[in-house]
Amino acid sequence: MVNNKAVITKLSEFYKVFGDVTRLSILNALLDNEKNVGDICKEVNMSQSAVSHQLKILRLYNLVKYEKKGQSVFYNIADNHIKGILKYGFDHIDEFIK
Amino acid sequence: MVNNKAVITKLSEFYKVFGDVTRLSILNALLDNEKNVGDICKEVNMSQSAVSHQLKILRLYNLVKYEKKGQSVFYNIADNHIKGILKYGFDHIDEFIK
DNA sequence: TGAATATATGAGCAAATGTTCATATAAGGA
DNA sequence: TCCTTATATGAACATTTGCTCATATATTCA
Repeated sequence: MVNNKAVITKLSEFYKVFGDVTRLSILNALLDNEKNVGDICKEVNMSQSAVSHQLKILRLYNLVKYEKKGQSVFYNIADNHIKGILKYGFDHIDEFIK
Repeated sequence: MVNNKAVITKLSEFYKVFGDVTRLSILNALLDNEKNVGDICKEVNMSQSAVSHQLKILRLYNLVKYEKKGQSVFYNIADNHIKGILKYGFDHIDEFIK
C-alpha cells in the first residue's frame, strides 16, 4: 500500500490512458508493428483528427514513441512495460469476462 | 494483437475503473486489510456517499468482493489478479514517473 | 514556388463522469 | 417499537472527455 496521494493521482492518470476504446484500439494496432497515422486511422476506423488527438495523449503519457519519416510519422508502443500491461489486461479479459 | 472490437471495449472499461483517484485510493486502502465503508471513508477522506457510489462501480466490475457483518459491510480486493495489476502500476510509476 | 499529401491542433459541442444532497434501507440496542 | 448507526442510491449539477469541423504546419513533388 502506498501512502502518497500524489503517486495515487499519477497512477490513476496513467491507467486512465488505457481506459478509452480509441486509445486502446490504437495501442492494440501497434502491437504487431509500428504504423503511421494514416494506417492507424484505417485500422481503428476513426477520423484522422480523432486519432491524432488521442495520439497526443498517448505521447503525453509516454505510452508510445514516434519517429518522423518523410511526410509520415510512425508510432510504436513505447516499451515492453506497456506491452506487458496490455498482455496482462487481455489475459484478464480472456479469463474473467470471456 | 486482438482483432475483436468487443474485447477491446470490455478491456477499456476494465482499465477505466482503475483510472479514477477515488476508486484507486479505495483499492489502495484495501491492499493491507479488508475494511468497512466507514473506515474506507476516513482513509480516503471522501464522503460516505461518494465512496459508496464508487464502491458500486468497483463491485460491478469485480475489482472488490464484500461481506456483510452486522451493520457493516467489509470490502476486500477481489483477487490476486487485481493486486498484480496494482503492483505492476505502482512499479511503473516508481520507475518512470519517480 | 505552388499544389498535394500527411499530420497536428484549437474551438465548440454533446456525452460521460463524479460529487453533493436528500433520502431509502437495514441492523442493533434501549 | 423507536432511535441510532451503517450503507446504498436517485436526482441534479458541474466538470471532464472525446469527437467534429476548420485550419495550421510541414514535407514532397512537379
